[in-house]
Amino acid sequence: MAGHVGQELGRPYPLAGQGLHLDAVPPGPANAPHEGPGSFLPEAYNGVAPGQGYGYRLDYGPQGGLLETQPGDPAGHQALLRAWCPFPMGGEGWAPPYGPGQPAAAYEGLKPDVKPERECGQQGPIYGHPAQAWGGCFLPQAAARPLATLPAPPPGPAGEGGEGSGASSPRSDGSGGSPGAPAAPGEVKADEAESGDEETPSTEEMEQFAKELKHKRITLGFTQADVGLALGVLYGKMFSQTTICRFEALQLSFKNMCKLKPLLQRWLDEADGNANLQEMCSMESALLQARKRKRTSIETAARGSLESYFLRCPKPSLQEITHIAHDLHLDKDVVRVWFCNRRQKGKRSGGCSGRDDCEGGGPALRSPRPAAGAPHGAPPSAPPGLQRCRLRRPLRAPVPPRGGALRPHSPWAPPHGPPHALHL
DNA sequence: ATGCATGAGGC
DNA sequence: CCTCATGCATA
Repeated sequence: MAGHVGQELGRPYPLAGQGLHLDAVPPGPANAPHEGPGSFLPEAYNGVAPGQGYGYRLDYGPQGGLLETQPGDPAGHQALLRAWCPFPMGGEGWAPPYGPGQPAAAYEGLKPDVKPERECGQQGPIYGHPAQAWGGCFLPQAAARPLATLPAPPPGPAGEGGEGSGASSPRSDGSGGSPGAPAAPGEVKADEAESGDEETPSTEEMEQFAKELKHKRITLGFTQADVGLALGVLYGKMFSQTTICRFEALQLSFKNMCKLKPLLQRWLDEADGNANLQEMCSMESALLQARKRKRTSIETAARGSLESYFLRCPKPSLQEITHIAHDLHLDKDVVRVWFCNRRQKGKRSGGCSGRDDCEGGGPALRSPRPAAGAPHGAPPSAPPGLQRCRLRRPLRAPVPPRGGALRPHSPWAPPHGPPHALHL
């Protein structure tokens, strides 16, 4: 049961419950953008494909409420927009996503599943488009600052949030090619050329930071989702509640943690001392559920069996996977993905990190509980040909230093340290 | 908080 | 096909 995810605060969601309704504008060019700042809503955000009906549905994320609008309430439109854009639309830092000159065309091809990430200078949030479509909204001021050149945390209390550090936003629009030097999307090319505190932190430092982050976050009244959203607002790269959660719980790879730390660090700096930020982030996450993915649920028994299989062979061949799948009456892909995730999980919490044998040893993660859930139906009776599988891939060197491989001293997952003394 | 999934890179 | 970073969906 663990407290619901309302998370530590269970702050009320501003708009949810207010019975907001918004005049549904039939999707289509005719109703697309223009109309001036703050009075348009990309159909792509409806989460409803054109032709399938319309109405705006704004899910505040799994942990949030649900804002659903219906035809007949224009007022809701504005409210909804405010939720999305906490900045005074039309105000100073604001810039309409699309100029009056590019109306409907701008929406052409806008689909919830398009991922513009790689193309745009600044990261688009989860659903990509919103980021760009709402660029003027999500990235009004500070946001425009290129990550690589983010100056030290704004000194003053940022009375107006203006700090017109000017020299920001590189992309001069127009072309939209955004060539220049687009650091990879998530690539937070920390330009530590200044305070020099961006060096690879030690495991301890990371744990410390994660702890501090969580503490301050809670103290300041933010949910994990808020933080993820804030990163999007501030730096153009949004993260989900899941990721923030995992960061705090140190469940990400060390490398990943290192990548995220600078961003979170800055968030901490700004959130802690910038009332504006708090306000602008008081808006709850506005995640859209453009697509409704159905989640497979593997039965406890089957899971237990998979666990058993995993202990014997963490890396079954396709053939073996097929066998297991058949044996457990599961889809082959489901099994394959399960193993992938299982391996990934094992690595996270300091499981085996490359020792040639992590098989028998198990992922040193939570009690092996061999098929604890396996009542007595689909247990680990070694499936033929799976008695003992050998890794198809030659033993890996300690921790595959993928592409460039940093990993100064493989902090996370020490090959032989406390299995997972990393928590909280 | 965590299970299952997706997609980009890499071999 | 795998790993890795991430996220939706759900417990």
